[in-house]
Amino acid sequence: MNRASSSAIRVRFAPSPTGLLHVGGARTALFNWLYARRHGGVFILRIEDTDRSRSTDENIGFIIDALRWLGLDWDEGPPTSGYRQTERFDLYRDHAARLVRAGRAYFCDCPPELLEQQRKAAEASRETFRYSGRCRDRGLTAGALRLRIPDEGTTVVNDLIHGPVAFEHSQLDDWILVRSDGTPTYNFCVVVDDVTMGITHVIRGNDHLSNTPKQILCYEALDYPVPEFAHVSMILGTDRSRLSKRHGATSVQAFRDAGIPADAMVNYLARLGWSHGDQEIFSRAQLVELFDVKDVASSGAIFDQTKLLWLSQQHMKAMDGGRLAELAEPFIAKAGLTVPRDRAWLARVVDTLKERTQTLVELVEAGRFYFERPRDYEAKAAQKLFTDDGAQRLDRLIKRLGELGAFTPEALEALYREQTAALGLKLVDLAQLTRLAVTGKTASPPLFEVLALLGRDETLARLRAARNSIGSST
RNA sequence: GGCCCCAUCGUCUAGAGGCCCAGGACACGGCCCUCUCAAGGCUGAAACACGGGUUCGAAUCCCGUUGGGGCCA
Repeated sequence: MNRASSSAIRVRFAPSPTGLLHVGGARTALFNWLYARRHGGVFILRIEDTDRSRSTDENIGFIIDALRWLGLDWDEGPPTSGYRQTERFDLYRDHAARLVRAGRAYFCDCPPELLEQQRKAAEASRETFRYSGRCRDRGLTAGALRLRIPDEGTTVVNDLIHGPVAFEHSQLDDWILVRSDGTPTYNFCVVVDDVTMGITHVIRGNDHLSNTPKQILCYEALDYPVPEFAHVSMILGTDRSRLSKRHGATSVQAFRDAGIPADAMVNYLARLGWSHGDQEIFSRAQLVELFDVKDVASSGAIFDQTKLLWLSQQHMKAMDGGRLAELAEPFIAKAGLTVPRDRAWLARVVDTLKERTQTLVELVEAGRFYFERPRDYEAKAAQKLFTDDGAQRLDRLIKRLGELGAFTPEALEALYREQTAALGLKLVDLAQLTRLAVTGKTASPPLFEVLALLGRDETLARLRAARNSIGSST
């Protein structure tokens, strides 16, 4: 093995497909992906589907969809076979046999009741429950398979984020590798999978830190090199408990459907725990360039939707109109509106909306009037603006706008300022009247840009409709 | 219960002994800009969990306490 290949970094994301992809999982996946991309390594997707009852193909599909949407592409993994635990039982069996042959594992037939009794006794005497070792030297050939753990000594996890973490062997017990029914346990599968896939860096949730010494001992019993470990803190809910469904939207899909751009989601997830000085906004390329697990914080972080929304807006604001229009299209359709054929026009439309909305869903809603005429007018404003005076002003505007040369924002503004002066009004008076007539609302993107984008015919049609809704007074 | 992890503004964080009577960002208040709403600019309030050490000097190192989280079932 040459130097280059022996130093090639291989990382993996190994979700259990029990539902939609959780943001915590997504962040773990992101950190692995970033680490691989940063160092020119390999990112592997592995499906931990040993829990057959909950691991459905549909759930695997959800995970894959979410990772694709986030743009976290994997170099190895599904649909190629061999990356699902259910396809790897032979490997687990072989490794178990190896451990038995080497005398590093032994069978145990202690009945559950006995174990339970011992556990209670340990708890009562305020001690760590540790398997008694009753079957260690009985030479059994069937039952649950346990790993023989040294009675004395310490195993140190040299965590890339936490530093060295020591575990006394006296606190560890001869854990079960394979249950008496022949199914391998989670911790055993992980070890076998990681060694056989040549994983060099295990970047995973903090909840696995306690299992790590057991796993290290298993690597050693198998005579395999131990990978590097980095345990990322958990994402917490507002009550500081582990983020779960009861805290509201937690799946990646939920945020995608809410109209958060993928790049914003990635930026937020990366910044949750990881930082680079005072910088808040990162492009994907910058993250790849700057990310390092060593800079990941060791404390837990609360998921803050408000900040995610802000980042979402920042990303939309910085996006090119054409690109944003592409992202907005499915949301336009989902809102029951027709996606305009003129892409260039749509790009200009979203440009007027992007700095006043936080999600693509909001963007479409705020820009609804671009795609369809207002169905009604904000009642309070209509009462104030759609008066006899208002009707006269609308008549005047309709006439002037019909005579206007170029229907551009500049020309429109000039005309409005001129009319404002002629009538002894303020610009806001005519602007709000027109805005209400054209959009049905009192808030919208800059009026003259709106009118120019709508065009003369549409603008006049809407002004006339508003004028007619007031009734005749002149 | 045992073991392990964690602890800076409400939140995300900067801070790797003097640059910190603690910086940035979100959120919140005020002002400015302004055709509305935003965006933006300026600005205000807001934190080193507590107690002991070590040191000339600690947010930063050590010990303990408290609080939170996780793993083991």
